Amino acid sequence: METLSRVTNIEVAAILYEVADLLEIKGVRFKPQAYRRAAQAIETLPEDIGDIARRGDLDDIPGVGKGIAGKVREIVETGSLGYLATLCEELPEGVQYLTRLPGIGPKKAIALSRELGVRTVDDLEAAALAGRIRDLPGFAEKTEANILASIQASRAAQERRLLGQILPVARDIEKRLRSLSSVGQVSLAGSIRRRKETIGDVDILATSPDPKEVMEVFATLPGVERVLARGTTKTSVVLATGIQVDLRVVEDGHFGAALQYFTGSKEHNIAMRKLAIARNWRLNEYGLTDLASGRTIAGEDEAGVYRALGLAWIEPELREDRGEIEAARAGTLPDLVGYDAVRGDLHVHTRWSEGAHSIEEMAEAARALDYEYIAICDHAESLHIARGLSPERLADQVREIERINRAADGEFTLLSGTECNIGMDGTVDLPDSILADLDVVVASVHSGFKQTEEELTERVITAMGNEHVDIIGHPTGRILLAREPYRINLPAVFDAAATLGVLMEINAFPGRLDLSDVNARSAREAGVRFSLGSDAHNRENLRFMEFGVATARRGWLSAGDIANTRPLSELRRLLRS
DNA sequence: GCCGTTTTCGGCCCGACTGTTTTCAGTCG
Repeated sequence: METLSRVTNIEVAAILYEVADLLEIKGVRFKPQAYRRAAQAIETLPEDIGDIARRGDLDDIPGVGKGIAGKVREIVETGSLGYLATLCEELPEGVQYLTRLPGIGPKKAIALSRELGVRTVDDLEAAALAGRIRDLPGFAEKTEANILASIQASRAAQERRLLGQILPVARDIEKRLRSLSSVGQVSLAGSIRRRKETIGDVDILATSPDPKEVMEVFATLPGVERVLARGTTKTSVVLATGIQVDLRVVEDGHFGAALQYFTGSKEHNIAMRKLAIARNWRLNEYGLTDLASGRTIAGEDEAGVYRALGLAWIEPELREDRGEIEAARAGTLPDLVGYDAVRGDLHVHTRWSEGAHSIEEMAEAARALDYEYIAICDHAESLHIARGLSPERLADQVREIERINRAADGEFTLLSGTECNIGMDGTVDLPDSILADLDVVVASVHSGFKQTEEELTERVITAMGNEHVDIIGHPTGRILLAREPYRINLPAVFDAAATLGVLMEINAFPGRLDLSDVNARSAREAGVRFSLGSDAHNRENLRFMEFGVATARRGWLSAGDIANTRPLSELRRLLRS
């Protein structure tokens, strides 16, 4: 048994990221990128970094060589890193906090700390309000005003927001731009096009023969509160909601290269440019150019850029430099599950427990989405806060579902189900006799998050041992931007799920997306099959399924990996007794 | 500090916008 508290992969990565930031502030070249690359590899690793360190296999991790391996060992053994402390001492105090403000980079931060003794954002605000910044060399009134605005904006805005909150806003702006006669092509770009689970700001790309007019319309859209920068190719605004939106306008002939460039990720683009450099070409937002002849090789459409570099077109959701470029070269990219491939929703609540709508209302909304089936999975009794159903009321609900199915035309089916609670000992809160009569049993952890990793792992595996349990709901319990996942040995859970034929849920609720993209990918590699569930609490929530599909795609999943892309008869074969 | 379809040494992505400059540095994505 572990006696020392274990350092998680995320914590190791956080220390390496901080080293990278400090080295960058110091002006050290190339090392920051090396530390970031290693940090990224470690934070997305399915296996525990401590186990790898004890095995002595750290330098098998891509981006980890001798130097960083030694530092990771130190972090795993002691929980901290002497090198990081040394770096902190070498730099003027507080610079790493100042550089987090937009507009403040290393040079300005060091000057502010050295010359004015500014250590914190509050210090900086006081210095700006006192008019002390404008007298520093390289600074003037405008910079001082911008610093104050930047401090206010950073206090007002949350750092990141949920994909589910931002995507509708972004689509609305996209639609308004599309309606302009002077606009040709329009696309969302950046992390929102890649469907990352959280979004920092919105990137939109458009083509137009008259960029000035487009920028004018964009800068004065309803909801725009502040214009951060305004040029003919790039304009940045902040909406009243605190969301930053960047619009880029390019010529039609550059649209593909620009879309590739602005979609990112940064790491993906760096890898792409390296491929170009190896051929003595240059890749930028205007196209792929032969440096020797100056000839443009590609740029009009995105697929052409990939093709010219010897790659199959890569779906935006995969562009994270997690092996997609190698797979595109080898022709082994996965056939990703489509957004229209889902035939039904396997996690739906109704008014019987904490939902807002009746079973029939949910069924009607599901039919409008062209679903063939949905599983009604209200909570069971022990979840008092969610008005969970007693065995008797659940039996009533099952009869109600049967009645509705009989009255329907057979083209749509309601599946009876439950989202039962996994207790502290791994038992679920409904008797086997009841579970046996249900079509779909989702079992989820809703409490006891503070158990040790061993206890939680054992608890979930015990629940899977119940032959009636079909699906483990939101398997890590995380709430995006709010609650960390509970500590659980996912490789052990995945192995058990693969062996027992239990499906792992990708919960599509925007604040959950659980399993995450990275976890789904390692589960798939362990042989796990998946269930997508919206966890809808009202009929509008059924549309959240889109975000679950996005997460599955980011996790490299195909339709074949997901049970509810199957017709009902095939789905039934994937469910247990 | 890492890494190899030019390689175990010599490279490491690229351009726009702002502000303070008067030819460019700093910052960002």
